[in-house]
Amino acid sequence: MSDVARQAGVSRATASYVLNRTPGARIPEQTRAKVLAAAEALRYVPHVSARSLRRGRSDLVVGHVDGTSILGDRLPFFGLVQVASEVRKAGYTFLIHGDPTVSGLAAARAWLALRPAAVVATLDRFTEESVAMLAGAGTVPVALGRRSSELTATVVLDDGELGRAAAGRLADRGRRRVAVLGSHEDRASDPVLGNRIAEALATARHRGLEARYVPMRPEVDAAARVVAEWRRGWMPDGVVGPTDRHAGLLLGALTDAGIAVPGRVAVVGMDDDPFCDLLRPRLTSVRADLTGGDTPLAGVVLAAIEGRWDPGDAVRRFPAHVVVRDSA
Amino acid sequence: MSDVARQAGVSRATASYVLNRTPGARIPEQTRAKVLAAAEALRYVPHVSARSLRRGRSDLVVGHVDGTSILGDRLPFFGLVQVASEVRKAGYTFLIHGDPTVSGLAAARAWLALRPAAVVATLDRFTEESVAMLAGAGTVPVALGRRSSELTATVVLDDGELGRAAAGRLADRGRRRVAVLGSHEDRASDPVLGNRIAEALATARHRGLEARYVPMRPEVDAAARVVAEWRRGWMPDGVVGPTDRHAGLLLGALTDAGIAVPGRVAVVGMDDDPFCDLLRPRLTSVRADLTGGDTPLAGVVLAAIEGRWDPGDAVRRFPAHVVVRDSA
DNA sequence: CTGAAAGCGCTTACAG
DNA sequence: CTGAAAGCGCTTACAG
Repeated sequence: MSDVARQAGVSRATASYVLNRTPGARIPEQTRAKVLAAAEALRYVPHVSARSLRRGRSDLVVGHVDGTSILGDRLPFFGLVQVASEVRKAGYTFLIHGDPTVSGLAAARAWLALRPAAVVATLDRFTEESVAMLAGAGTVPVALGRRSSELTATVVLDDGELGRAAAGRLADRGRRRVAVLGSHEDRASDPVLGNRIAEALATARHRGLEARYVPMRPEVDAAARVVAEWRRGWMPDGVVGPTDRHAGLLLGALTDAGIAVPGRVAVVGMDDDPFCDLLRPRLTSVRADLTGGDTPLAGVVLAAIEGRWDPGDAVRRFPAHVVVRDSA
Repeated sequence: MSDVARQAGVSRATASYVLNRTPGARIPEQTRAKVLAAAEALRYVPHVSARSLRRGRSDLVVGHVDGTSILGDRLPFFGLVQVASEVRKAGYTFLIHGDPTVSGLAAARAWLALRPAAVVATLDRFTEESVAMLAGAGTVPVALGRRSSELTATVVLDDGELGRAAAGRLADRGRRRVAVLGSHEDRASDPVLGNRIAEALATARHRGLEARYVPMRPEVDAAARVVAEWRRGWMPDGVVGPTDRHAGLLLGALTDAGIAVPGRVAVVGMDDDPFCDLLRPRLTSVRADLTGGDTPLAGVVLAAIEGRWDPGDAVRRFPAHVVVRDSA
């Protein structure tokens, strides 16, 4: 910036005022032009470290997701992409810190070294201590979770609507006995898919269907075991998979067992993964509209970052719609 | 750090020496212990902006991938995850800048504002101008690409081995007429899948098979059109998909047309995507071992970052192996 | 309207 | 071995 000021024949202060469009500083148009020309000619790029060191706050927002959650569970990821774009539009620099090995206090230290204005991470990365440490240093902790938390401002991504839509589809198709799959023995203990499962069960029962929770880890053998079990006893005529992978695995196992889909058993997945079109029969799925809902997700996160957090706004529900294919 | 020094009863310089383990500074054990205790008690976190401002260089490495390339083409992404982990182990702070909208000069400006030690991005994000600008500011540009480039140090991720393994599998199974699919009309123009396709064709021909390139965009209707075309004329008995999606779409279209797989046509995909197990017949695929090869990928990137770039080391080939399922 | 100056939190040559 | 001091690139209250 010194170079720019020198070349423009003004002081560094003036250069700073022009380059930052500082409100209240009235610089003659001619001076402005000279500074801008010099900055352009010298390819001036401001040094964010110096700026934030001086200002005492940075415009950096750090998001934290790891590779697993990117590929495994798509909602937080897509949520984050959307948030990133909005946060950038609001003038922040958004960077992703993807180290999967840190959480809690260690994560807080790593984030704080950058002195960001805010950090957006999944709820499980925060602890009471780490939140206190961040807040003490002036960094706003914003969590993305499946349920609200006392810990810190948490934007709740409630995708239970997916479960409602999936179960509703089966009811519409006249199914009577619905199995809702889930990865854990105990359905309440699934922090990621819990909402989907709970709402699918509730909706099915509300519509007068028999509904059971069926544990099935999303692995090849597990699906075959579930189907074998069903052949010996209770057999559903509709299946809800809390992810397309659950549904797809089960679809394959039903096919292997010679059970007609959707004839004897209808199957619905969730997320509308691109592979749904590759399966035979093609997998019917439900898709969340992340841009929909009352207020866009990104707006809520931005509000939290800027201290305009309104707990009443914490829960984001996304409209879901059924993508009808062959399996239900 | 002033607080730490004060609490420990030493000067800021001494605190800095202890906290940084500055080589050549011999601090009595007792003093060291006092400083460390104070830092711990005060939860001291160094301020990276101040440090890099003073040092004139930062320990920040910025990686740049966008959401599309994360989900679409997995090699660069997994490559980057691996690189990130190694780069962190070497003491750098690795952050991902995921703005899909910038490349060239605009990207260079965005990166440079952070004054990183290096930036690792896909080759298409660099231009001659942007490379010069980065180099001028002391930031090392490192590219990840499918082919070498004069532009800057480029780590070439050559996954042609996948094509060789896939075509080899079909030859081993006694196939004579092989179709190699690809997204573009002109196979040479595919910057992402080009290596896979070229090597599959070359290997098939080398083994005495008839091999044709068949354009097919990875979309539902396209696969049906390709199969319809085949029924009217030249029909392969083996198909290589440059991604599992290509292969899976075609597999579905063959099934719809009542053509037995692998009886009449064998199908092999690439990447060993988790959905391969969901398809019926299950999709045989080939998988690249990213941790294998002569030197690990991350080592090459690290060398480039630290100016130990050796162009002779530029091309990383990954061993590939066939994951046999039902379709070939 | 513009410039000289202080200071953000560090590191490091230098003097004691 | 330890401390006082300069200075990295900025911003901004203050004086002219």
